[in-house]
Amino acid sequence: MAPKWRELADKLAEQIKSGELPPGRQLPHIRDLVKDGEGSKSTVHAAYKALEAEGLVTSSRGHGTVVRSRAPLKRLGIARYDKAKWRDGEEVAFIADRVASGRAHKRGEQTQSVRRVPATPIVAAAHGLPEGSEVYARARLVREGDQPTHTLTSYYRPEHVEGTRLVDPTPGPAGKGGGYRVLYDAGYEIDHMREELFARAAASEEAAILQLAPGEWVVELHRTTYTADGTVVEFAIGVHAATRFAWAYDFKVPDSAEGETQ
Amino acid sequence: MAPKWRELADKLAEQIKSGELPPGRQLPHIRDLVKDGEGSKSTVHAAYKALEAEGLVTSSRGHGTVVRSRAPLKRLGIARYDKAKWRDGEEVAFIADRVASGRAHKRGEQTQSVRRVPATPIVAAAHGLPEGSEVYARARLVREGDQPTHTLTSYYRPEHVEGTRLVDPTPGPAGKGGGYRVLYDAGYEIDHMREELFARAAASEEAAILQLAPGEWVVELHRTTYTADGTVVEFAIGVHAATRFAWAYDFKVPDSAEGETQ
DNA sequence: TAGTGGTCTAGACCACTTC
DNA sequence: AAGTGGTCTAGACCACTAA
Repeated sequence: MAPKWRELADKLAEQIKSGELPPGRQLPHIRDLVKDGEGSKSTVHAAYKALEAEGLVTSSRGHGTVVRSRAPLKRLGIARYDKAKWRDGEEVAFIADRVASGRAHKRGEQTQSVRRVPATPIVAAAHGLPEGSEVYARARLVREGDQPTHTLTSYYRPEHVEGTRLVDPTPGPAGKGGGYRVLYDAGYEIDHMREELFARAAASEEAAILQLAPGEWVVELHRTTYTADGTVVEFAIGVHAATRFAWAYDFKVPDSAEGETQ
Repeated sequence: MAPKWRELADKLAEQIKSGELPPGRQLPHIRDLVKDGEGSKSTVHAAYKALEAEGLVTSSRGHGTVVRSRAPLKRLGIARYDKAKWRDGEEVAFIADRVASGRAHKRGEQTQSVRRVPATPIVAAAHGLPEGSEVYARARLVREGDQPTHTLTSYYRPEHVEGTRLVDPTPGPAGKGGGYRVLYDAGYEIDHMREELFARAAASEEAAILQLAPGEWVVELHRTTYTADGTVVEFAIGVHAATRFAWAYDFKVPDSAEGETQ
């Protein structure tokens, strides 16, 4: 027998998923459910807390608890890295949500800071550097409107970016064409990439930055970008609000019996 | 000011992440922390519950609360689909964790059921069928030892699999070579795939099946498999315990200005 | 001021494990 | 029987929002 708070949460969750409680609708007030015999205030509150952690509702003091509007997932495919976008055009390829949403980039939707820092073990391994070597870290917080969606921190080897716009700590994208354009102009044309991703609970500091409810998770993305000769020119770590993104990859079925497939 | 339970949880989380509280170590008993002035029993319990939802500890009645051993993430790359594995060898390609772990498949680590069901909207769309058409659903629960790691349900068009071993509801993988081998023998050689993935909170039924702590999340994977002429021969939905997997993809940077890149 | 959700307490009781 | 975590209650108090 599931606990009382879990049963209440499941009942409400089902009403939300079935559309009986549509996005924007207020849930019953906690004290009303107490009157209705759903349990004590703590019990009802536990159910509401669970729903919030599942991303189904948002609660706020003074207001109430409302069904969260399910913003459609942004679908991130590799088309967002299309060379034509950053090499020829005006657009900024590395803002993941731009391509997905089809919206033009607006100034102020991204803030960045550039620092020279010692490489953490993961960063050092990605770049093939000894741990503690200095690298440039370019950190951005990307928003969709007033809603932060993800953070993205790129790590560069100093010899690749020293003297370029990438190291200039001006807010906003790194000028026309973005970071890959800067690398291209410096003689490093990107050729292939590796993305690795996994989900984990948000640290409480991240929850604050990304405005996540307590208990929401994030997807961490590790992107390694190579030139044609295999040099790593960028290693980036993204932390994405898990409820707002989906990733898509297309590939050929490999066949190790016929030499190189991919 | 963060609430008391959050501060306690953060303090313990830091001790866990720093290694001061190594995996396997018992956390202080709730009633001891109450004596130590960390708050009431409910407050301390709230902190423990948060740690459990973050995947850091496991609690059990009668025993206590123990730091969870961080089983290394299984890294799933596209090499797990290598044709050589299922076409020529004895191995079973579609068991995601087999390749990743390097362990041989053992009977009983997978249970399956095959049913003929009406296609849900997502399944119908993937196969290009009208909603409600009948398809075969082959559902498996995959375990790593005694620990369930993910569920995987494949949907096939009846005309592709009718009369093959795939429709034979015998427990275990679909005979030597697995499902792709069966399709291959039936004249459908798989050629390319699309994987789409996103994270979401586990439904409470899934939490029970996968033995997840309340509040843990899952990663849902949608895999569409095509033959060379673009026919969809399999659409599969996987539900993975989020803490146990990472996905990796390698790809060329696309360039729409030079014709087909991928 | 009144109403909302959020925190915290003290204590009772339950489910489960070990001795 | 003793000890563990888990649930539930009744109530006090806090933080925040609205009229």
